[in-house]
Amino acid sequence: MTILRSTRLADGTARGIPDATVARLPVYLRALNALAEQGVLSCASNELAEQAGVNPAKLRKDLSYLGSYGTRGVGYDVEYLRYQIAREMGQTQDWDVVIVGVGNLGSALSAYQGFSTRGIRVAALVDADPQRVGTVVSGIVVSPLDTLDTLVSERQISIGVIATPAPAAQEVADRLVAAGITSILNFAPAIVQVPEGVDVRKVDLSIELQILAYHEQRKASADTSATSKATSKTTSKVVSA
Amino acid sequence: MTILRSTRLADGTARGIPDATVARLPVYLRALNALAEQGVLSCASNELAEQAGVNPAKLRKDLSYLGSYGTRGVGYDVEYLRYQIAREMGQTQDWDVVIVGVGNLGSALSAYQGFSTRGIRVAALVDADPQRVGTVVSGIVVSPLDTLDTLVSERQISIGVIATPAPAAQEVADRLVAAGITSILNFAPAIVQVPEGVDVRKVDLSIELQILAYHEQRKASADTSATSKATSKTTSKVVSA
DNA sequence: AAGAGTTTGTGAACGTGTTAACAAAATCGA
DNA sequence: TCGATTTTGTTAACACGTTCACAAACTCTT
Repeated sequence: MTILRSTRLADGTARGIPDATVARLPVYLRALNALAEQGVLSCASNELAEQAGVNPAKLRKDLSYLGSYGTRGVGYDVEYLRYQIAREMGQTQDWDVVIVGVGNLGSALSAYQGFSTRGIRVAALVDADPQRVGTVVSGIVVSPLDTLDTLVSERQISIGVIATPAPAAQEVADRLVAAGITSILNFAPAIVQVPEGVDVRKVDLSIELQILAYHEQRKASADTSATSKATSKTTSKVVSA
Repeated sequence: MTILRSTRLADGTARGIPDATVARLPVYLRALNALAEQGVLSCASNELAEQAGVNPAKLRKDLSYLGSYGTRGVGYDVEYLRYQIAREMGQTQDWDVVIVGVGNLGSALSAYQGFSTRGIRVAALVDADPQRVGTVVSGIVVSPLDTLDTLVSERQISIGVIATPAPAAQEVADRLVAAGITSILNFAPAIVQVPEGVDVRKVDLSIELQILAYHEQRKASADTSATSKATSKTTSKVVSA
């Protein structure tokens, strides 16, 4: 095999892993951790795929973008594969995040237990409200919004989380970018504009529920137009997020 | 035009609106609300698309699945389009949700201001912890997990939100399904298995941050392998969630 | 009434993501 | 060693999503 695939460069470094695959790798990682905790040493793509809730072929294709880490006729070594995915995802190091906005959501996020085991560390909390500045939330002192620049550069923070009300989101995003942040997770129900080279992911709680409501409505109208008894026979699929 | 498109049935009812479109309609709705508040009566696809952060062609195609609600050479009537999308999304009625798990995240969700204006109403809170049962969170008395059946049927609740730790997620999902719920929003970091006909959407906070960390890592390694000064010239795109 | 200027709605090309199917590569028993 | 069995890695077909580009349909000016 001398022909280079488009996902690999000449140096063998994996490149251009599809976005859809990148979004699933953490799911596989979590499934592998669960298996490792159960003492499972090796597993086939079928088992792992079921744990992760995906099609086995999809799982194998996803893994093939990273390299050939399985053994034909055998399966995958749980620990080895776990390490390889973790390395690809950058989890061999810890990533420090700053949470901007320490309201209900910001507080919940800073208390979230799941981060530490996934290479995520809440390194700083920031709020614009003087009443909140100085208070301790989840063991971290809340800093004023003005100190964002200093915090980011001093503590090598690379990811910012916006957990403010919608009207403040754009200004916070601007400040994060000005401070040198190039990855933002936005929980505020607003679209933020950022310069080229900055990644923004958006999580919108209302929208998730609105999407479910839409499907619920469709199911309801399908039930009434068909036999109203056949509630469990509707064939709508599970919608992944 | 007598030929039926695949997205329309003989009765003219819109069907099979693409998932990607459904996920964006609430965004358009929010953009339209923002415009309406500014007193804008009419707008072109260009303006609305910019507000919503999407390509204008995509916006027009999305809207075309609902019908022809614009006027060529003019644009869209803000109020009229707002109503049409709201109707399609089922927002002419309120949707009642039950939140299971009143920890940090569950409390934050129940206090979330954005739901009420989007046709979402938190109708009940449920927790397995006897210490939490009976307490009042955001004005709602927390009920015991056992009463789920009664709550759901009495209050016509159609959507369930799982905000429990991961180990409890599957059992909660089973109980929600047993109570007749067919739409679930899962915040627990676990894959839940549900029967055919039940929709599950998953929001995973760690995974969102892990995806950002991956892109951050790629940006960092691209910078070191290229000129280390050219930080702002990287051409990575904004990653939508 | 006609022409210039807008802006929608959509066909068609393109790109990305999913999945079935199978050859290649491993194990295992005889 | 050989054949049977298992399971990966990958190809190729398909489905889905995006975007360009343009005719159709509207307004406005003259």
